[in-house]
Amino acid sequence: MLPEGGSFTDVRVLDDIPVKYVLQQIGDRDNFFLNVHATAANSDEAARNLRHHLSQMLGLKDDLNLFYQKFANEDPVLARTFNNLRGLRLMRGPDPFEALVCSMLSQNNSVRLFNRSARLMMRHFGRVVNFPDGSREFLFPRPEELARLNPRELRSKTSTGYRAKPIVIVSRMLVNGDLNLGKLAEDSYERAMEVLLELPGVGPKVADCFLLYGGVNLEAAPVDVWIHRIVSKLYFHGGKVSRLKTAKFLRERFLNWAGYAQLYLFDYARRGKVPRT
DNA sequence: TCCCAGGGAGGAT
DNA sequence: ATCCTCCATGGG
Repeated sequence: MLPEGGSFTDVRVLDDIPVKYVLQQIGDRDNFFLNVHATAANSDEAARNLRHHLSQMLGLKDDLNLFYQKFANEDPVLARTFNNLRGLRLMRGPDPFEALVCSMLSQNNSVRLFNRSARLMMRHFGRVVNFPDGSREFLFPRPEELARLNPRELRSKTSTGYRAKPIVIVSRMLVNGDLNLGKLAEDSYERAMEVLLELPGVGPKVADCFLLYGGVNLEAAPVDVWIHRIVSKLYFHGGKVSRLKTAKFLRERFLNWAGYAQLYLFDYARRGKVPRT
């Protein structure tokens, strides 16, 4: 579910074939389809790759009806958000490394600013790909491309502040083989957390963001100021609960749906209004 | 000028 | 365990 009239555009190399696409929702929430306009050299194979990629990224195989049924009675508080958000899916980041870097950029930062930093990273350090229609696009940098940077160069060119150094360090760990993001998907939530918390610039919130938006683990429930507020209010009568306890509460209560519960409660909190029942 | 933004690290209590 | 303060950067 995209915002009214909104669209999503991305450039990506899938199975060695560069693809540029625009994703657009036609119709309203209750009755819509997705229009995908793609540009690539090998269109047949690219279309196959893109279909698989989008299915994964948009969480098309998440069984939303199961989610709604399970908590309709089990958690009336959460269920109140269903009416307004029915159909909303958790959109995963398109790539694990990109998800990790963007999560690191997000700490104590605004969405607007860290998106800007990510774009600057692409412009300055990402590989360029050319398309049949003559257009040129920048990819998000790979670990190798950030690992060889002086952190101060990354900082000055992308406005990443004190987040630059940890990002370079983590990139180097990936290149050296001291860190393997793919392996984390096979670990339990707790084990993956242990590994991630060892990384510089990665705390509980950033780690949860990576696990969830990186498509690694749906048990992760990132607790920011908004989630902290709304969970304290709805489940603890406004009492004092730490962020760590809040995250643990969400995991234990919603299990493999904790990420989804977070998504729905986040929207509830930010819109600051009670959906009609 | 001050405060905040989808926090983390290091230290003191 | 919980509570401080500082950390770059840009927008309000």
